Amino acid sequence: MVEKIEGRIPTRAEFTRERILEAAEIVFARHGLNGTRIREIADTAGVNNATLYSYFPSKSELHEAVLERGVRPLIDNMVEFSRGVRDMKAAGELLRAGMKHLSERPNLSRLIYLEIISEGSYLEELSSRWLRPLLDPALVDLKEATASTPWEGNLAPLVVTTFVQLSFGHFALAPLFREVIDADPTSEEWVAHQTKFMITLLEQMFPNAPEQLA
Amino acid sequence: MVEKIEGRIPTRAEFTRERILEAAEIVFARHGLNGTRIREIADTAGVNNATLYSYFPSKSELHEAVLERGVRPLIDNMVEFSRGVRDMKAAGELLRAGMKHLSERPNLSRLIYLEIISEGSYLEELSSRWLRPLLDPALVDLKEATASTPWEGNLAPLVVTTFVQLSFGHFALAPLFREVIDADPTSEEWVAHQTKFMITLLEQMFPNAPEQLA
Amino acid sequence: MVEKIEGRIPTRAEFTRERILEAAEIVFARHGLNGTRIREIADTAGVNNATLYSYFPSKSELHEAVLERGVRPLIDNMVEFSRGVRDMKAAGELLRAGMKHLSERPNLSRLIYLEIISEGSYLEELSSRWLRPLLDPALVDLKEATASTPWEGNLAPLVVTTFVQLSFGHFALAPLFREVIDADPTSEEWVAHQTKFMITLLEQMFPNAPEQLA
Amino acid sequence: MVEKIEGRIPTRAEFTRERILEAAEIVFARHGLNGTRIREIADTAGVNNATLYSYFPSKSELHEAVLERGVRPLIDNMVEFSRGVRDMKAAGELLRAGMKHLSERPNLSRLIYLEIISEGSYLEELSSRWLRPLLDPALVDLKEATASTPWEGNLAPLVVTTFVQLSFGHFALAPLFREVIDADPTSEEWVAHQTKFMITLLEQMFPNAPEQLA
DNA sequence: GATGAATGAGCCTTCATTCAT
DNA sequence: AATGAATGAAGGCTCATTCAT
Repeated sequence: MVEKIEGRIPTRAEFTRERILEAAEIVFARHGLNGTRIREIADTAGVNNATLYSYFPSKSELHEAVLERGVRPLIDNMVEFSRGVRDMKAAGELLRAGMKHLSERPNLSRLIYLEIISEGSYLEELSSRWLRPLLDPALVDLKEATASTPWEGNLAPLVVTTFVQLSFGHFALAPLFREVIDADPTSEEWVAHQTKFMITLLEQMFPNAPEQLA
Repeated sequence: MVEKIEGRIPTRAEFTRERILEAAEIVFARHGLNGTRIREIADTAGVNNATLYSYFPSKSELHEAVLERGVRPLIDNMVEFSRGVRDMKAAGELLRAGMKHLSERPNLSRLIYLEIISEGSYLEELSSRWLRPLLDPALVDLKEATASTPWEGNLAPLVVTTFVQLSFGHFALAPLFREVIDADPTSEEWVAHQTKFMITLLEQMFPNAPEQLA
Repeated sequence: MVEKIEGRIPTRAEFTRERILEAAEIVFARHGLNGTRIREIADTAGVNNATLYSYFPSKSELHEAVLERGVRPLIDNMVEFSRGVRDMKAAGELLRAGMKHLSERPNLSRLIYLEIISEGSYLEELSSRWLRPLLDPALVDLKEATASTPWEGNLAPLVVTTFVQLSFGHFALAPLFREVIDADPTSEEWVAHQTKFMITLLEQMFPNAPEQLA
Repeated sequence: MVEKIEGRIPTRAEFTRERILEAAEIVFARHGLNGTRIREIADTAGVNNATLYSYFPSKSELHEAVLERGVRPLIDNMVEFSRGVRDMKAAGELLRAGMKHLSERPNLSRLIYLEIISEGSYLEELSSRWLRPLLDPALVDLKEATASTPWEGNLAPLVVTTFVQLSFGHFALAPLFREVIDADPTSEEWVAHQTKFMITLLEQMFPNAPEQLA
């Protein structure tokens, strides 16, 4: 539905559905599930209030559809990563790919943060389908990688949370960080800076990792 | 919690007011300003819906009072730091003090994150009264401190955002991180881990800083 | 209660009760029974919201007390008139006395008008205890007095309603009439004008009445 | 009632809007702006509470719309009168036309009276758009017409207030006058009586007016 | 496929009223 | 006698949702 099927002109219905999802993402990202007014989504999408209900049965299901649409590519990345060779280089690539996806959907991070903070019903999905697939293999790797580093032992999983925050938080907290850097954190330039920052940090944290990133 | 004025028994009204603020902090932290139902705050505080309005003139003013109450000690910390000697040791102390305050008010981080994400009206206060006083002197220090390190130039301000995220985010994203570490991130033990993690990271990022932290 | 018992200093309670009635008259006159907020009466009287309830059991009973207090002297006038010699002179005196009382309680007319317009529960009292005692004998007189005048027949009772309106309406509609006469209709001067107007009108309507007014 | 636009079937929305206005007129006429409960209007109109708000943005704007709708034809009458030849005949016609309009909207007088008594926000409109256009030319005429009559001087403007009261008050005070005449004052018969009464009174007050009314 | 119109439920807020002090 | 504090019950208004067209 979201990803247009190549070589086929999307029907009017598909087009409308897409517009609604797009609008919903923007509005939900700002006001959360409870705080969002259906009316605002409809207005943003340029459709009638009622039209929305021929595409999604309720506000909360629309919300879930929005989350699903944004999160799935992330999950796919993770799964791919966890199945392949998990060296520093791959980790770097994962960060790069993640930042790229997030910068294309700047509202996704906010949506996810809101869902986490409000302990929404999608939180478990996030955990079980996205975080754990990333985490479970990573923890094994980390145990090894952090051996004889300052991060060994209990600090190891915090490495994961650190990078989760540095990537997602960069977008979610953009309204505040804008003040810090006096520029738009979601701009191409600053996304690049943040990506570089993260990779540099990764290198510095694991200076003896077998394979270095370019 | 209730900042009792030494030597004076709080009146019934003061007690009720405090209960309301306490309850409001919990509920706002989960649902944000718009998503919160006054009824839920009243129920949590164990008072009638209407009682609330003899203490605060409106939902949004209650929200602001909650934020103000939580943020002010943070601001005081920052101001103190920015006026004193700003070496690595002081930075470490600032982190420690901040983490301590946040762990005593575990909902504060969520409140602030929600305010940032939804670009609430308190955001500007946050920026002007809290972040800038921290930032403006810090940027000067950082320019110097990051010279000939990987963080020099544009990456320098990202050092600030990183530590903001690692402290506040640790609490705000606790519902998700609980899954990662299989324990409560806001527990005394894990707050200590995270604090240690941050300080270790600080040391590693600036290995040549004149004064090391213990 | 209202009329102080001569030679006795009113107790504090009597004084408070009086202040409440005074305030209630003002506020009810403006907003009517339903539109009036108890709070506004209490504030006007300078007492606590709750104090009011130690004097009157409910808003509507306070309202009735206010009406009763204002209307009773009018009723007494009427009864006296209807029992005495009912000539033109007496009618003139009745008008004068009525206007005098109304000018001393400028809110009374508004209270009564509101009660009539909203068909309040006191309306029947007004009719049975005040209007009918005036009307029933008057109609007999009028039948005689209007004989061979333009007012005979069905128009006769309208003579009564006319003078009711010219007296009460002068005060009740003062906010509008102020615009007409560019002065305060309830001022001593204009009350005198209106009284004179009514008596002149009465004379003109019944030029052959046996006894003329001075 | 519903001022149908000739040759066009009113849409459902127009029909509903009209029903709401009609109902609002009835309820506001009894309870005034503050005393009226939106719910009662909705019930009277046979629509849902919320429907009302898709037609009028607030209770007070609905109130104003009701007043405006009722008052405008009166204003038009006045303006026409004040621009034409203003002799006794025209004055009589004005009274007749006014009484006709008022008898078709029997609640209008009550609405206006309530607005005057409670010094509502529409009072100034009433004065500036309705009363003054009538009054300003009339006062000039009256100065002339009352010369060497009992009404000359200060009593002249009271002639205007008298006829205002005799027309509007007849309807506004109907609930009380019903008791006096033992019949419905707003019935066709009694409106005719009152009209005749007023015109007779006018003639009697100005017996030497150049042109007599039929 | 889209929308204008309608509505039940709920929200924020206020009100009349009560009670303990 | 008076009041600060509390509350159940509305009151005005909005919202998510439905339905007829």
